[in-house]
Amino acid sequence: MKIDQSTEEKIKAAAKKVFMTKGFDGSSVRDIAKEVGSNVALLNYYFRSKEKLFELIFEGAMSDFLQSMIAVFSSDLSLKEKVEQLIDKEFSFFLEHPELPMFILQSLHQNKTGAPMPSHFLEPIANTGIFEQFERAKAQGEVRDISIRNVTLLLMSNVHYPFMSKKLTMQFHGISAEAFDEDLKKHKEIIKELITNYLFISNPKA
Amino acid sequence: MKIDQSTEEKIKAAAKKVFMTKGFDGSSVRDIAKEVGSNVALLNYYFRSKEKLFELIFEGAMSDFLQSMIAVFSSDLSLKEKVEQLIDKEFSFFLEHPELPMFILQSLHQNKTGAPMPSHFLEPIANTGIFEQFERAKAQGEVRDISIRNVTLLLMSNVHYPFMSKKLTMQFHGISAEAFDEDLKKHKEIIKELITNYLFISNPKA
DNA sequence: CCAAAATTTAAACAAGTGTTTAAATTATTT
DNA sequence: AAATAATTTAAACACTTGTTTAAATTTTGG
Repeated sequence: MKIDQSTEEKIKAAAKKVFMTKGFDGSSVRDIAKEVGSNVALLNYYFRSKEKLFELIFEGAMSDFLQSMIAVFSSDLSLKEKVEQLIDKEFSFFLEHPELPMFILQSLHQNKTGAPMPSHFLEPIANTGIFEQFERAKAQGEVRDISIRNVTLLLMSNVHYPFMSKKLTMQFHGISAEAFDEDLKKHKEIIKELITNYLFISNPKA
Repeated sequence: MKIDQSTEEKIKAAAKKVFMTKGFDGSSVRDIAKEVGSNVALLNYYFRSKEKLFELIFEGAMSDFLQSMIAVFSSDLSLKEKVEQLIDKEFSFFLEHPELPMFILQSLHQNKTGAPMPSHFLEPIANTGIFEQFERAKAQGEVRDISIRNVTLLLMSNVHYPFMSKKLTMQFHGISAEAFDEDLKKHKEIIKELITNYLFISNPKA
């Protein structure tokens, strides 16, 4: 008969919470079961193993991680507007999911993820036509001669890292979480100006 | 009598290797013992516990992590030259220790480290006078009105993140490790220009 | 309502965890 | 060389790990 969806979802939610904060190695199935308010056998009843459950959580996280890009890229804004919007959107997204960048990078770093990133993650991004839009803008001299890969690295560095470095930065400067969050806001504005100024060649006629 | 230093050092080297790649939770004392070519009791003979051993490795890593800054900051270069040198030095340092940023941030993130960063790490940096040099340059209008904390975040983002994101970036663009390393080099040049252009107000008279 | 199926539970499993013990070995000192 | 101290080892400790079993409970369909 029909499996009670709510239990499955409760386990996924608990697993997400535990895996996200403690990582794969730092999490035990009993941690997760306790979070659900149930016992360990139930996890293996719905999902076959800790690994399978993790893969599921990881895929969901990766999906969220990339999702916020797609909405921006598929709009019909100018490239400059897209870059600005991307930074804004990513910041508000990561403000709500601050542990995501660390979880993703850490899991990839330690090969806790099964296959390499499946194409169904990447194709939607390519399908927005953002890469073509970028090359066009470059050909027309609106954009500096820089590879899309370096633009990506530049954007990701400045958008992901701040959320990963909260503890380090707080300790480094001896500041509170609130002060750090203020710095975050400022950082967003800085990189918006910084990156657009660098990328986009200002038209003297305008 | 005198403890054989070489054994202690061998254990530390093995522990560093294992902890760095697998993290605290992902490493077992038997992993480390096997790497040494010995057994687990020896680890607790020299270091009292897995935790104590980890703290030692972590402190060493943090020290290395911050060390490269100090040399640059205590030179008597101009601020702009220091920023450029810092980026160069950090990049060549992390090219040799690419797992360091992830190890540090990950360990802090999951509170695998005992106390907050001890002042003996931070004071040497403050003692270089870099903060005063920065405030002076700002007062004299050489430098844009931006907090030192935001400058730090900007620099760290662009210097640390690339080394943490290797797997993600390779999968994201479907490129090889060699291609990524090329992107790294380019990134370094980009952020040197990007950051100095942004920070330092060009003098029209010069 | 009642049998069949789905869900949940408690208990056990073998393997792995960090740590400790005590014996064995090696090095040092007298 | 004998006695003492330092180092290394193998084995055991108690506990946690992920997974499985089988029984109990709840839900579902006829």
